[in-house]
Amino acid sequence: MNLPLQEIEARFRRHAVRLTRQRAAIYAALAATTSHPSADDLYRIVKRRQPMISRNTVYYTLGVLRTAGLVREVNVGHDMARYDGNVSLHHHLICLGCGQIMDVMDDELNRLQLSNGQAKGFDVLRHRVEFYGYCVSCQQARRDVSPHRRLAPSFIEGGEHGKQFKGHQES
Amino acid sequence: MNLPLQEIEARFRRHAVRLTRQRAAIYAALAATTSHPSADDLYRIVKRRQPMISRNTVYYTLGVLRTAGLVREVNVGHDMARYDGNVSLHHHLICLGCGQIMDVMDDELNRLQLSNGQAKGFDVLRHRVEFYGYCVSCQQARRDVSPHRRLAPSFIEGGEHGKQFKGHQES
DNA sequence: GTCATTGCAAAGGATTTGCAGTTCC
DNA sequence: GGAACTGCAAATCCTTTGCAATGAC
Repeated sequence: MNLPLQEIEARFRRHAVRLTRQRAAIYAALAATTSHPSADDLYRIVKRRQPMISRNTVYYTLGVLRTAGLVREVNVGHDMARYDGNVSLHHHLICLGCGQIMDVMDDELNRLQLSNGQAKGFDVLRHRVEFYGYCVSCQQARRDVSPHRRLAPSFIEGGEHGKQFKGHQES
Repeated sequence: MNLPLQEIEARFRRHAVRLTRQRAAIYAALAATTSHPSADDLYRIVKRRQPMISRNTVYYTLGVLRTAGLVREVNVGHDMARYDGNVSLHHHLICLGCGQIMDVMDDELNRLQLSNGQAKGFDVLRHRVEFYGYCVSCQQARRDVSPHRRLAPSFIEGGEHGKQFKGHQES
């Protein structure tokens, strides 16, 4: 999964992004995972190899990469932004318990369209589909904790007051 | 569009939400609009009639209403949360220029499903579909400003560094 | 050499928390 | 009467900004 530096270099050049050690590391870290890390996750990952790097650089770089089209932002709730090195057209499946985000590749979803009547004159450029539910281990955890409550909380529409998975707590 | 207090009272009772003047006002304001206001928008709206109300009460109340299932949170980017008094199943169409959010009612979208293979063992509870594009007046504004650049920026995936429509600026 | 990028520190904005006083059921 | 709610202020968290030093092309 580790992207060779050459490839990173090539992509940066292709997208007119200036190459620095920090940028390469940030992009490599993102490309090496499918876990959709937050800016701060990336900061911590890169910091292991480059202790001098600042958070600011990570944020700034993510902005640059996003603008260049090398990186996508994924949003879960209005929580902190999470990033995706996979810029091909795809959708997401999100765990309401632990916040993990899985990729969903599906041509049918990619082809969804709004009828003219629904589009209200908008020039629609793209869409995204997100599925929400509980992953296998969070299903288990919920059974263990509350065998009878089936609240189906949500950080999207409904749910408990607080934010979800600031860590891994569940409602 | 103005919900009679009686109806608010009935809904609160049905959802076991304690009734106060502030809550009724917040919920009424949300029910009276399709503009998906932010917590702060609601604070300002309610403040006109109840100058003593605090922001905290608005946030707290929105949490209570959301938990009770009387209100939904809508998220655009990872910007501030926006709220929707329409809790029936529906989707959204969002303007990348000005941030307005339109409701999309569409049974076909409501019925979307993930195949078992794609669901990865998740217990999928719901999904949402969001369409992104430019509304009529933002299309016009873009033509006026930059007749040749067709950047198609995005606060979702790609786009300029800054946030969008903190006001109405465009990239 | 020049302009973009980096790192630091400080600011900013949205949301939450602590707590004392008040209100609803 | 007691738990839940309200308002105020302060705190927290994520992100951005200002600025001087550094580094890429």
